[in-house]
Amino acid sequence: MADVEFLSQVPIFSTLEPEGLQPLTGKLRPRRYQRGEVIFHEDDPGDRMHIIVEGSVKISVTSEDGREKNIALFKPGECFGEMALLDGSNRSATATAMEALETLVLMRDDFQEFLAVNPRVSVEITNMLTQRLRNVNQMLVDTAFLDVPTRVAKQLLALASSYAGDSEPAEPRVVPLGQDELASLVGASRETVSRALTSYRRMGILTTSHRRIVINDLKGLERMASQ
Amino acid sequence: MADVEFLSQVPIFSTLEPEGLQPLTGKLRPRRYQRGEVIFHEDDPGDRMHIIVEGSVKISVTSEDGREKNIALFKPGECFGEMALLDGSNRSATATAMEALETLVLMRDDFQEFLAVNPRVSVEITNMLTQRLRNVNQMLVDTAFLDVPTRVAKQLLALASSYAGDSEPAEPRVVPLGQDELASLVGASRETVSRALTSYRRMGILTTSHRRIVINDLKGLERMASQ
DNA sequence: CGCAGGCTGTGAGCTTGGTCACAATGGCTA
DNA sequence: TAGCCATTGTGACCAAGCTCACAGCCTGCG
Repeated sequence: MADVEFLSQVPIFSTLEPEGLQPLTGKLRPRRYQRGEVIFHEDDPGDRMHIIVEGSVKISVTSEDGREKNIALFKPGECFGEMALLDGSNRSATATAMEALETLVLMRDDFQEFLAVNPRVSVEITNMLTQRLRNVNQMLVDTAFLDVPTRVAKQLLALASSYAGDSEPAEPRVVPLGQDELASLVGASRETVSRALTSYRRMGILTTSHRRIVINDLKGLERMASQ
Repeated sequence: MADVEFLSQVPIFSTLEPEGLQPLTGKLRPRRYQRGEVIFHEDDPGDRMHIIVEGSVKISVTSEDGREKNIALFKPGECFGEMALLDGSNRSATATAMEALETLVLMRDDFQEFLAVNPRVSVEITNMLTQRLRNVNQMLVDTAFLDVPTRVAKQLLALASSYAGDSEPAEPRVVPLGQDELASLVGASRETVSRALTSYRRMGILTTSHRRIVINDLKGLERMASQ
C-alpha cells in the first residue's frame, strides 16, 4: 500500500490535497524488478502506467539489426508508460530497469476514474507531456547541430543535475552509467563516446571508472557543452 | 468570425457538440501571413495558440551559426503554439508560414476558460501531445538508425499522405517542398538529399521539378523506406 | 520580355564517426 | 580465491555525409 506522503511528492499529483490522494492509495500496486529486467516491450498493448519509487528506468527502441537507442531515463517520483495509457495505442518503446527497481502500478480504468474526479491532474499531465516534448525536440536539434563530444558533455550535465540528491556536495558529481548506456542516449557508438571521455579526462574535467563517471569540474564541462 | 462548422473539423474540438463550440467563435481572431513571414520567434514569450485554416506552417530551430532544423510541418485543422500556452514557458521554436496562411488565434485566458467548461477537450489535448511525442521519438530513432536516403523516403511517404486531399487520385502524389526544406526536416544537407532524390528519380520512383516532388511509385518508395 | 536571384544537380576532397580488433582491468560468482 | 565476463581504452581502417564550387534552370518581378 502506497502512502499519501509519497504521492504528494510526485509531480503530477503535487497539486492535490492529501484527502484527494487517499482514494488512490488503494489502487496502486507495488512491483519490483531486478537490474536488466524488462518492464514492458515495444509493441505490447499497454493498459497501465508506473510511478517510480526507487531505482531508475531506461526507455529504449531497438533497430532491426539489434542496435539500441535510449530515448529517456527516469528516476524516483517520475512516471512512465503513460503514453499507451493516454491514447490507447501499443507501447512505442521498451522499458528496462537499470538497477533494482520499485514502482507503483496504476491501471487505466482506475486512472481514468481518478482523472474524472480530479480534473486538476489533467493540467499536470499536459505539463509533463509538454515538458517531455520540449526535451525530445531539444535532443533532435542537438543531434542535428552538435558533434559527439559536445553532446556527451551536454548529456553528462543533464545527468549530473538529475542524479544530484538533495543537499549533496555540489562538486564531485557522480553519474552511475556505463559507456554503452551513455552512448545509446547520445546517439553515438560506445567507442566514440569513450574517446570523448578520454579527452575530457585528460583536461581534468572528469574521472572514469566502472559504470561510473565522476565530474570534477562542472564549469569546465559546461564550457565543452556550449558550442 | 469563425464558424462552428470549421471548428468541429478540428481534431481537438471534434468531440464537442455545436452548442459547446458556439462560445468559442467569438474568441477566435483571424490572422493572415504571407509566405516566409514569421508567426513567432524562438524565446519569445507565448500567450496564444493558432489553428490553421488555410496554408501550412513550419516549426524550426536555428543553430548558433545560422543553420536551420525543421521540427514539424502543420496543415489546415492542426494547431500549433500550444506548448508555450500550456506550460507558460517561452516559445521553444520559431513558426514560419510556408505559403499564404490563414489562422485563428486563441489567447491563453480564453483557452483556459474554455477548457474549464469543457473538460473533454483536455483529453483531446493529451491525445494530441502524446501523438506528437511519438512522432518526435520516432524521428529521433530514425536519425540514429537510418541513413539519409532511407530517411528521405520515409519523410516523403509521410508528406505524401499528409498532403493528400480527400478523394484525390492516389498515385501521382505531389509534395510541394523545396530540397532545402526537405533536407532540414530530415536532418541532412541539401546536397545529400538532392543525391538521394536523383537516385530515386533514376529508379522511376519520382520526378522532381521546382519546389515540387511528384511520387509516381508509392510501393517502390515504401520499399526504399523500410530498412 | 529580360534579367537577377532562387532552385537544382553534380563533382572533388575532407572529416567525423562507425566498425573491427584486441589488450587491460575490475568485479562478481562459484 | 580463481576465473570468467562485463567493461573500458585505443589503434587502424573505412565510409557516409558534409563542405565548397560551379553550372544550368526556372520563375517571378521590374
